[in-house]
Amino acid sequence: MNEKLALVEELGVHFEDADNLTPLASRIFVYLILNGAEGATFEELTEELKASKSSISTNLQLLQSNKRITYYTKCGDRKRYFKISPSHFISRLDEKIELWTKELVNNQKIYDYKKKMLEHNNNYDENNLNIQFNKQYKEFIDKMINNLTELKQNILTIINQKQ
Amino acid sequence: MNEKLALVEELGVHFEDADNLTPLASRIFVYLILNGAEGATFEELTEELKASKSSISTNLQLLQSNKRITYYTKCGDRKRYFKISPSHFISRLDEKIELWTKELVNNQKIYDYKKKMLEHNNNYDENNLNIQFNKQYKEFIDKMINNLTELKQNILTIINQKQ
DNA sequence: CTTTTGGTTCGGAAGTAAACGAACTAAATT
DNA sequence: AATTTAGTTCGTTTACTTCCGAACCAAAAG
Repeated sequence: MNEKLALVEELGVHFEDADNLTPLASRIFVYLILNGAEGATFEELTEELKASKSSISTNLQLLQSNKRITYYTKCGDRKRYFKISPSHFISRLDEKIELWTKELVNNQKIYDYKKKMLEHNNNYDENNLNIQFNKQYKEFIDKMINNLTELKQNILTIINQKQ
Repeated sequence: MNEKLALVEELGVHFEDADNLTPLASRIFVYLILNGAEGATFEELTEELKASKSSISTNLQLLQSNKRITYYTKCGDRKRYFKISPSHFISRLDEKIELWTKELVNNQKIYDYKKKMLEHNNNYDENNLNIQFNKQYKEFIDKMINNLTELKQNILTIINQKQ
């Protein structure tokens, strides 16, 4: 049982960084990943993660607005059972796609600006090192976005098969 | 000339987020990207970005330790001319490769933990939805890391060709 | 209709990060 | 030798984030 909490701390640090979650949100997220389909109650989270009700509440809402978690209820039981959302992967992927799309747009803006400046100084050259970089990089970003989109499709297919 | 500062603000926000730079480091970075091979002096940065000498100094050091920028000097001129490092792309890619590698390792840890728990409850099933996800995701991460590595090689080739 | 349960909300405290100012250094200039 | 230039260092201030406690609410139970 303590192996779980050790993993929560260890993986928690990673998701804080990779997904920009608050420390507590990240720990809740990992805890719920490890807990599986059963999920965990509000109470369990306050006890296991040793955090206040208010912090747990705030961070559960944050994770819900992120589409990373949901909850279900049991008949005749007032508690909510929070668990990882089946589509949490999709949400993470969407966020990454969005980030790479921004990168693409910004790369273009940089390219446009530099081209304009070079032309202005009659220095524009199609074989310029910078311009070659830019083209390579654009291709690469496209590839990354395609991979992300493809994975998203694969996962959506798996989800639909099973439902 | 004000188009440049507008771009610095706009793109600055993106790199803050995408590369985890401080606001000022991000703005310096974008400013130097737009300034091209000529670079910019310490003084120019304090004036254009309206920041104190100490903040500029600290953030220039940060960007240098990141391998994102370097400087050159002109004969008979005491100033340093800071500019984007030719390998700044490589450094960014290395950081991203590292992040995905962590993701791979952590994905494996989650898989191991869940498998152990399922086996413990005699619930392990090779066709389990979770396990299928995990395999898909591993393949995907491998692909992302390969793309990143491939791009890195392409860029290294371009750099070497030109030198 | 009072109490308990399962949360939410809000104001503030504590901790962290970013930027600053002032004092400093080392080299170059006068 | 004294001053200016080009930066660095360090202690402080400011801003922002995270978390908490206490008061609160709505539904269920006694």
